[in-house]
Amino acid sequence: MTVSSYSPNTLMIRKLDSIFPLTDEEKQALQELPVQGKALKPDEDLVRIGESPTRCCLILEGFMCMYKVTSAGNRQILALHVPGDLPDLQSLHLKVMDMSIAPVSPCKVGLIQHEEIYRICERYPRLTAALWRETLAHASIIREWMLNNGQRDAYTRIAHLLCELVVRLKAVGLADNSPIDLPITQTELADATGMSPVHMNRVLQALRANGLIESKKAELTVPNWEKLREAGEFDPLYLHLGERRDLHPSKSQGQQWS
Amino acid sequence: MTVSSYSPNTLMIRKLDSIFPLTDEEKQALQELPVQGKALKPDEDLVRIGESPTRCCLILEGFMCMYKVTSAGNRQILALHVPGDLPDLQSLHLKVMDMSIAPVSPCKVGLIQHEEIYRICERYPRLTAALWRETLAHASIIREWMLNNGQRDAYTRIAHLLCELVVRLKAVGLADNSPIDLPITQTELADATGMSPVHMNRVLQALRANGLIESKKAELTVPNWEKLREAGEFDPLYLHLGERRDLHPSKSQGQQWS
DNA sequence: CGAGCTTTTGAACGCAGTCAACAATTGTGG
DNA sequence: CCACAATTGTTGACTGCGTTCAAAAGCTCG
Repeated sequence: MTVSSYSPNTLMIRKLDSIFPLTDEEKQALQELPVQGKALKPDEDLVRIGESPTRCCLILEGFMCMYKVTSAGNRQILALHVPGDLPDLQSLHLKVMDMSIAPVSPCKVGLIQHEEIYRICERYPRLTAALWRETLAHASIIREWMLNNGQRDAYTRIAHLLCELVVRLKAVGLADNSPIDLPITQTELADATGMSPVHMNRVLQALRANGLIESKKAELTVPNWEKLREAGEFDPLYLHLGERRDLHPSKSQGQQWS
Repeated sequence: MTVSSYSPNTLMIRKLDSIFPLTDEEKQALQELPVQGKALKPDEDLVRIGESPTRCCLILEGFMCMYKVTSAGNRQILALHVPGDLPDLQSLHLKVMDMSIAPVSPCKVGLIQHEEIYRICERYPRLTAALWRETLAHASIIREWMLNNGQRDAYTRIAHLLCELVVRLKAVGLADNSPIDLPITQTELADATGMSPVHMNRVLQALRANGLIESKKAELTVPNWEKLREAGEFDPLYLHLGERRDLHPSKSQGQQWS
């Protein structure tokens, strides 16, 4: 099944390489990984809480989300995932899913058997570190969300979330031209920020009225990045995008990573 | 410096072994890891956001917390750590800290150089998996907190948090006798659940009035676990305490982990 | 063109925050 | 060991941010 203009592997390699520079040999090994393409309809969960998947998922196109639901039926979106992300990478070591993963827009994903990942990590230990780091960076994002949702008022909170999405999309080359494709409903944004859809709508209007964003349908324009950044108190440190390392630092002790 | 009745290493080994059964050889290697004991005064941060530590910390005694602060000065506690936890394990692969870590009570910790961990993981790859899994399990806890703080009302939220603490302390043998030692102030609980100290106080009183908890000073008693569990909608799945695995599953493909 | 989302608007309510003062407890130094 | 300082816990009154409910208006797509 052809699923994207890029091979699934190419996208994954580019992503890992950007986090954690790979050798040609490692790239070659990744290129040969069997990856099964799959298209996801909205409302079709990729994995559900309680399940024990035997493969991981790489997002090729579209947005996905991690979520949990209370017994009262309230949904909290715990993370948004963009193309290049590996949303259920944790299933490698946490055998039962503690949350569900679903598309927020029509998606195309690549599925990779756990065994294949174990195998390649065994041969190339740096890949283990790269993948581990990937899960850590996502944990960092969730922590920032917790600060955001717990301590900032609605206006700041939404501005912050939009800043994050823009930066993360830029990092994978999906926010280069001005109207950014952002296929997320207001209800989903509300579930991600822990507020009601009604209030989300009103605050978005306020952001528009103040000229911080322009938005129609699934598109977002940021006329003045600096103003939005300020409104959202946004500092991209927690995204860990700037950090590179040369693997096992035992070989270059004490080095600073700025 | 003698810091605990147990050797730091023994505690760490017991912890890792409980997550991920170790071989005698691995235990021996861990036993020989150089661990530097240190006592932490309250208000003395272990690491601060922006820093790049060269060692990790194992909690031997006392509670610690991860936190972040908004520019307005509001603190969100992102995680509570109990003895046996490795709160800054992520610094192994994320070179700049995206949050701070501080004691919530007088603490004793063991410090381990990153290089030592790299070295031992290189020789015993199963340890890599064990530590990775440890970071993943903590990420799962933070996700549950996000659901808790974002979607549950104050009463349920606090009940949930107390349930979690009791279960986690039981898991490391620190909640066996009835009055559980819980050296956390109401202000800290408030910062963890994203509410005001005043409201935290009132909800705790409600929990006491309903007979779900008894508490004085730094001690907590749960007269009726089932009632507290129900009030907090608590399901320990997300703690991933029951799961065991036999390392690289490539050797036993398709096995189910119940 | 109509069914079903998604977005928008209005009005009323309520949970939790804020402010301020006081009580209880803990810690500290004389 | 006691007196004083500092922190933590408690109470009351008022406020307000965000929720809820309900209905209408716009879109999207079969």
